[in-house]
Amino acid sequence: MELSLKQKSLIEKMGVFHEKNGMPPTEARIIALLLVSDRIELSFDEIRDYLQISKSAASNALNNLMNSHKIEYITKYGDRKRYFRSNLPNWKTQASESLQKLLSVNAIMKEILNIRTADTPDFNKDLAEVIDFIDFLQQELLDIYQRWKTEKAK
Amino acid sequence: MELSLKQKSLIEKMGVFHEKNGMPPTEARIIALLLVSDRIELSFDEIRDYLQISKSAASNALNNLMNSHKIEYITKYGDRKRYFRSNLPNWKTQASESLQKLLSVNAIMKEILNIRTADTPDFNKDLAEVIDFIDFLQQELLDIYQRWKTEKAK
DNA sequence: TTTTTAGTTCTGTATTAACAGAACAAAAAA
DNA sequence: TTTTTTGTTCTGTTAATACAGAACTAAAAA
Repeated sequence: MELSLKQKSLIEKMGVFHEKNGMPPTEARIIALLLVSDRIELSFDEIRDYLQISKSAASNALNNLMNSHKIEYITKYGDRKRYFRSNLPNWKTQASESLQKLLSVNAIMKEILNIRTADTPDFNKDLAEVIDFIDFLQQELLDIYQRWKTEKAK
Repeated sequence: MELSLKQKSLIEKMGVFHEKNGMPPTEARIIALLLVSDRIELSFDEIRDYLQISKSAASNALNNLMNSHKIEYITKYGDRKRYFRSNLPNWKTQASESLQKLLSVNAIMKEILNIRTADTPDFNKDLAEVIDFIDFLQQELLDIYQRWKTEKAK
């Protein structure tokens, strides 16, 4: 398979976006490749070929991406290779991991609020507000998902 | 002002959390300090004192934090110093910046979906679903904010 | 006018990250 | 049993980060 110019440019676009948000270049481009490619399951060497990277770079990047659940791999009967693919179809898992992070910060912020001086009522109120909104958001996000599914069913 | 043990440990806790999520150590601890401190507005040198960092480290970290709108500074009449404080009270702005990022990825994903081969209908459907959910979420988040305010008013 | 204040910018350094390339390992194939 | 495949791990290099410390700057104060 050959990548079209359009595909290549979209790999750059999404790759650069993720790089700017702190993802290592190689990982960013693998993520993008697996979204753009006509074949959604690519072997180790195919990925190496497309992105022109070394075995170690591929190995490390792929393992990191699997640890953060952004990709996964499948195997095929009678074929030793791993075929890597985007874990986007499992986006709900990733979303809930992000939410979990948010809740962790919120837990720390609650601890902070608890020991804050009473001399800064306005600030404390703002802090309490953020905390409350995040708690509220957590509740709502579950509902939103349900509402979305209902909406879609129409 | 002296920081209590509890305050120091919460600075570490929140600091480490942010470090692990990719924020530079000094920036992470400044963020935490400005949430924990009894005085919510701290001067350049006070921050240096608390965190035992050099002028250059303080200057760069503070400017980075201001660029990403995580902190801001105020001045006081008849006082040349800047007093830095958390921009948490402005959390709505920061939240909408995060949302904006999400929408940017979504825009790229739409482009990707548009040029994808028709040979992977299941994958394309999953991709379309994520895109649709994010669009839906955007709409809903505005409503959520309103609902939260109403809820609070009770 | 000189000095102090409140930072910024420059220079250098130590640490970390992101790779390439070669050596290595385990399982399957020949 | 030897060879090939499919990666992993180790070693080394380059580049980027995260600082410290010193020099510098603009404005205010003395």
